[in-house]
Amino acid sequence: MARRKEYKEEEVIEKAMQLFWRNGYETTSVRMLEKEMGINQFSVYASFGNKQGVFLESIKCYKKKAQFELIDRLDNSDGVEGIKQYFYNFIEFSKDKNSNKGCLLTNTVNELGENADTLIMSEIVKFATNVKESFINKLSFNSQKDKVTIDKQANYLMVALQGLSVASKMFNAKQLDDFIEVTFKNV
Amino acid sequence: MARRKEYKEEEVIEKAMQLFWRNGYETTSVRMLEKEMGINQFSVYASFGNKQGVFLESIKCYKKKAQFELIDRLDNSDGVEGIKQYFYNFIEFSKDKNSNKGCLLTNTVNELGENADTLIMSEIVKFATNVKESFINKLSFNSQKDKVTIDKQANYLMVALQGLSVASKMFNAKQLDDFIEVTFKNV
DNA sequence: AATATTTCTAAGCAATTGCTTAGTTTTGGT
DNA sequence: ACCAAAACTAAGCAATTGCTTAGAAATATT
Repeated sequence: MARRKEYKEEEVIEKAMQLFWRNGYETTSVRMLEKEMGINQFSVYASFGNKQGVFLESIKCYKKKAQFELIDRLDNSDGVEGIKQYFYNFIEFSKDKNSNKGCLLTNTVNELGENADTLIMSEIVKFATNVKESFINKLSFNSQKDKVTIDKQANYLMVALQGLSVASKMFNAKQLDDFIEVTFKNV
Repeated sequence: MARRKEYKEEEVIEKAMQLFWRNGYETTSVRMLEKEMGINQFSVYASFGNKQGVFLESIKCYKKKAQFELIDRLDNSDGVEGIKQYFYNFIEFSKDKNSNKGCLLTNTVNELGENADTLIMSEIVKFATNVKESFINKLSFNSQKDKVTIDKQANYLMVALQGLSVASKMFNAKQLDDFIEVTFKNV
């Protein structure tokens, strides 16, 4: 007995996510969001509560996308070489027209730091744990490394991945290749 | 035949820099700046033109500080071990009360990306070049590595340093230690 | 066809943004 | 002591921020 929504949450949030990914949280205004999402501000607030709500759903959307395009492929690969390929895949994944957007989650931590909403931070931490577990999995594959070494190397790769995310915004392809190549000499 | 300024540009810009370092560019408002710098908005604009101007001088101030506390020490050290110490020094350098602020220059690139002012970007690039040259210098110290290998390793260390900057905001001391230790295994 | 319920449009809200300006106070040279 | 030049205070500017609301349009049930 009511009017039907003219949009699907899933579809408009994907566009919001892309905008946040390109511009960061603060720089993205609600006016920009309604334009990009193609719906009125009223609908934005009706569906997601507030700007933070839109961002939280955007984070979830990003995680799904990364899970599908990066983590699943990693889990289906073999050994350390699979992790290396993950690094290369990430660069492609985060490519924009001319530049690189980095990782949305890394960008968020870097921008908001400890001011970030707890719900949002918890989503980010969960994903990071997820990635590290996959790394540990691959590092253990056909290897007699002890647990301590594997954890150490997993920590190493996690930080290296953050480095790739930031550096991809300002460094050229050769420099990033150099980085990845030398990075995997150490594991 | 005129009134004297009641502040020194150098002193108030140091405080502005600290504020930008803690909060980033967008989040730092001119009202926050005048409060922290202890001078009226009029004086802010009279001395530095606009917000970007304050930021540009803050960047220069940061570079001086980093030059003195990090680069000079690196240049006076020996070989690769000196670079490793640079990484550890950076963590101390960027420490706040509870958390880490990362590197102001890295934070800026990450926040503003390609939207950053050209003057500001040029200051950042100059500093990065500076750091890389010091790395190359240390990598060449008592070493028969060829030029290509040295450049490759310098690129590697530059990206690794970005990683440390971002990761220091969210990872614990053990994880950062693991990172630094493994990073320097093969250089 | 009438009704109740939801979604839409679009105008409007107070608060904050970067920046300016009017007017007062301080100063050194005459 | 007076005056011109610079630096101060504090109020005010238009534009933008996140968010709300009044009212019109659309729909499934009766």
